[in-house]
Amino acid sequence: MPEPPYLKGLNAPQREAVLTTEGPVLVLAGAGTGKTAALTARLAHLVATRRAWPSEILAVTFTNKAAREMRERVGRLIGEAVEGMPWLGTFHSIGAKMLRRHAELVGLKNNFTILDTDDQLRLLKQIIQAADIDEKRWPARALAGLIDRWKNKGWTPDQVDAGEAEAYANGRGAQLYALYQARLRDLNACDFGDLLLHMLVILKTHRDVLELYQQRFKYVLVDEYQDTNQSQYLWLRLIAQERKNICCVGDDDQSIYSWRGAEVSNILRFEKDFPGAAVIRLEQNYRSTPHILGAASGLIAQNSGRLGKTLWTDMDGGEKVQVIGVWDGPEEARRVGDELEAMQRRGERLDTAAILVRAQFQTREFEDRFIAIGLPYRIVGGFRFYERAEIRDALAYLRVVAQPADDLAFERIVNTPKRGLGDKAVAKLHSLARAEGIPLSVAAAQILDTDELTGAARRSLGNLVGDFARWRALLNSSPAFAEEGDQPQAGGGGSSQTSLPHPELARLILDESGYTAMLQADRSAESAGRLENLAELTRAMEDYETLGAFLEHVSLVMDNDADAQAEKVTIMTIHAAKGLEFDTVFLAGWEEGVFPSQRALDEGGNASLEEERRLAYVAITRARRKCFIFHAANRRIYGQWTSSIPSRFVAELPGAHTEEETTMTGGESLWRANWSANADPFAHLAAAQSTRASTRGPGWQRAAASGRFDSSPSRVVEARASAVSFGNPGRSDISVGMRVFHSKFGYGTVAEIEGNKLEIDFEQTGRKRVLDSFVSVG
DNA sequence: CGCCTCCGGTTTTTT
DNA sequence: ACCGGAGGCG
Repeated sequence: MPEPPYLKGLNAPQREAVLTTEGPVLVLAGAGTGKTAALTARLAHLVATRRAWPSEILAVTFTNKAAREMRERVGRLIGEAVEGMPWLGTFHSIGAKMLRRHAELVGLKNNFTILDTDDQLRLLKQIIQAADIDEKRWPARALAGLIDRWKNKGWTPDQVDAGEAEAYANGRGAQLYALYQARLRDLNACDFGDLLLHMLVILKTHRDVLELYQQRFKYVLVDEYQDTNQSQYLWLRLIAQERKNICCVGDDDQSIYSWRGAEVSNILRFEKDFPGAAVIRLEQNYRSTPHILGAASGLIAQNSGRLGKTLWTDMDGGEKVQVIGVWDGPEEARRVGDELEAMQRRGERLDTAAILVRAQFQTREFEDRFIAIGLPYRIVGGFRFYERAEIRDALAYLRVVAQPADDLAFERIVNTPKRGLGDKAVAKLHSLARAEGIPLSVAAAQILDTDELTGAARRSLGNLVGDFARWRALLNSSPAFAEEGDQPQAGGGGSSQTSLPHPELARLILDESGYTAMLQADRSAESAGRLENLAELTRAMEDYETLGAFLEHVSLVMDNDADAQAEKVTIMTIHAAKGLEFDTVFLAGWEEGVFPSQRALDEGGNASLEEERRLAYVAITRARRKCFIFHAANRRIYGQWTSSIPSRFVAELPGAHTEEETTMTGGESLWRANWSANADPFAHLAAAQSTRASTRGPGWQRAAASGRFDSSPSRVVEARASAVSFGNPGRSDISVGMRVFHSKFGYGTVAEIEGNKLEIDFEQTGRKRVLDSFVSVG
């Protein structure tokens, strides 16, 4: 019997992952071990052997990118015959799709709006103000963060425990959460967390719905299982409970989203939840050279509590990981630029390389340099297309048209462009809306029947109300929109005989509202780009059957890989690079305080340090052929020049796989000596100190043995000072016990000095940490 | 209503 | 350093 094509090229454990179709399966897939190949083959196998129709398989991923890739690859394996898979998608898009069918069970209509973080924040601000809470003291952001956390845990407002609620406004957190949910219901809206939480509640409380999905999904597949949060976990468990044909794929070593609610424990307890689960390990790495793999493995071995995998490769050769110490940030960018130019001269394409950073601010330095030398680059992340103000404004118009109850959208554009409807007018609308229990856009129409508004404001609002009525009529002439929400929208079927296609409607709205004219009148540098963005937006709408489908796409699929094809070097955060691979990878800013980040060091203790280490592991394992690691002695952070020592992760790389270079005589080695000698606040945590010594690179050993670091005396002094202080040297005229004055906190006594940071016991306000530049002696 | 100034915050990011 | 928001003033 000939082997089916989808098994071709798969190794033994990969085949096992494909062929073990029945019962629970946990696939532990290390970086670069052909996880996606196995997953897509598994899907193909299920369909090809008629175990399930594509529509009977639930396959969830975290990102749209992953979903898209899987869809494409499955398509290639099982051919055109299968019209995609309707239930392959991100947790959120699948949650939304289900929720549209059962919205009424949680008090929503099936055309509910999905709010983004911006809307969410504005709504929370209103609620906080209404509750008479000091927004300065209790920022809306904090509440948004908490609510998100609670939703991630699967808690409805009444399930928030008292201790947690205490975290905001003296215990009013849960109450505000409840108010927020009530308000969302009025607005017929959901936030991202709700897409999962509402469905979870429905599945828990409506047996019939639960059984419907338990029956429908013969097989369940979950990608990046280590990133699931509690609410996703509970949701999956409910659905898979009956048939137990659930296959979860993940890698505990690549869990880097705990700050977002992901719980590695989900992967660790899989075998408990599904007794008798088959556990399959994918350990053969097809991506990287032995040196890269060795460096990454040695690093991650320092973490505790791993499930444990041993990656191996049958490749050989390759270069060691290059660890390069430079003087400062600009030099780092220069060096990377030089390497990239050398690559170009060798005929290598720029898009085979990437620069990975810990935090967004690090991209600036590279951008500056690459602009200067004319090197094409692309920054991933940062501002996304759909987050731009003009795009959000345009979308707000469309939302108000599609959804009269969308108050947030209405508020956003009621006075954009300026039409004389300021805070006062909006306040009147609000009070009428509240009194009557109607949406703002309805209140706007009704207020015209009263004499609340006069003159210009009244005329202007009248025009706006008339415009919206007209636009809505144009939209409703499209039969396709009326049924929106009840249709699986993956397929492209459905004929919509619209008299006015929605992209046209959008253009018309932008023109008639005066929005286009406003941008045209704007002579600033950005306005031309904004108009282009709007053109791009309306063009993108053409790919969608209905306005509703488009708006859903916008809320859930926020990424736009506009020029991913161009031959440019990519600059991005390590988080954004997860799941990607490049021939050459430059890892920048491996310094204490940058990577691991200061925040991780200050808060979260060992757990967060280990997450940073996993992040470092993810970073290194993105590289196929060559990996460079940079650390700079000085860097400007938030406008302050800061000296720093190399990241502890540099020291943890096994010397056998690294090659060190420093542009500063003796400097790098010296810092390392200092680091281990007296600057390691975590020394007590590294139980196996002896292994540390053996993993220390040759640079340190050389330096220690030969004592040749006095070749550059002045720099040695500077380096020593910074290694101890972790920052600016600080000023010399202040010492502990001195009485000082601070313009904001008044008089106090210096209790501690750490570089340029002082701990001061203030007479009025108690102990505070301040920068020395803000105090005067006296 | 709009401009200007001051102040605070500032990891990572999806959806 | 820089951006965004809030509050004050013209």
